[in-house]
Amino acid sequence: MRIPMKVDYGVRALVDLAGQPDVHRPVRTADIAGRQGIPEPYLDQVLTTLNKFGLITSRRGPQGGHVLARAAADITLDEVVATLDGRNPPLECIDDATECALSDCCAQRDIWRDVEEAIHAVLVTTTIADLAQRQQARTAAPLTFVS
Amino acid sequence: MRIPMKVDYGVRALVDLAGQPDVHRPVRTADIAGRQGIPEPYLDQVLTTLNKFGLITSRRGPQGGHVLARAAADITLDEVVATLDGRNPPLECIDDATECALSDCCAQRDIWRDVEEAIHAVLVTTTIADLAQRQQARTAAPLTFVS
DNA sequence: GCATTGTCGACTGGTTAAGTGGACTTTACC
DNA sequence: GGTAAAGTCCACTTAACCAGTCGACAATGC
Repeated sequence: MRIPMKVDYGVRALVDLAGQPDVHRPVRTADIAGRQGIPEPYLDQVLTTLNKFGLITSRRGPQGGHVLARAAADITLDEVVATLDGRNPPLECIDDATECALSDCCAQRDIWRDVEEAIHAVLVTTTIADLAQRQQARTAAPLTFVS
Repeated sequence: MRIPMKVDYGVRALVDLAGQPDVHRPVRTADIAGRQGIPEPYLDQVLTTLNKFGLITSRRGPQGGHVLARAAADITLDEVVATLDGRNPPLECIDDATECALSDCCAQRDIWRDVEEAIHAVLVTTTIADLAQRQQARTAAPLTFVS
């Protein structure tokens, strides 16, 4: 039951974009990668898919980079997961009953479906804006620095 | 966010054992595999780990096979997952904060932890006995057979 | 002692996480 | 306007892990 790296990286990148002082100025892949500690060429791929599915808009060339395509409050984690992880059910048989001949009398199926819904419930109620806000509160507040 | 096959197979096998008329008579790997539609050599490995971690007891030789080591009502799904999937957190940083330098000011971490707990909540409240009971109710009740 | 059954380890194929290199676009500068 | 640099985009390779297979070995019962 692991969360794919793609998803983690994608969320981090979106939160990074949402946290920018000027939300309309494009941010370069390299900057996000540096700040978030993500391998740059891999983040490249992730951002490309996010662009393809309309979560961000990307511009090439100098002054290019990535920008949130919608308000951060409109992007749920669930959507990000669906985009990057391709709407994978936890088990084949959950979406496709023909996958398993025993499906119709299979008690496990209910449970795995419950699990899926429990996950879904958390993800649907969390937006990129939520995360960005929390993030900001955290970096700003405690000031436990000892330079 | 997939459930590993090992886990699905393990649960199916345990439910199969719990559903036996005589719970003390050992059941052969091949029988479980046949009934549950699991590739036998693979199920073999799964049962071996279940034995090693004390969820079942196995006996070799003729009349050998596998038996639940404890009452089915005492075995939670959570335990099965932990045994077969090795207590994998959804993301490294959740158990091990040193894994990610940004952990202490990382908002995502909370969310992934929430997800983990949501899963946990479902799994802890479900036992093998629950599943076996449901299973029995299902196969017995509707009788939609047309021989 | 021999058949039966679980145990263990090595091996294969597919998928995921990354890294590499090059093509393509846009901007800035001359 | 042409050209070089700054960026993203895309296809290919590598390494690790998971699902599944196979064959040799060990224990048990008759």
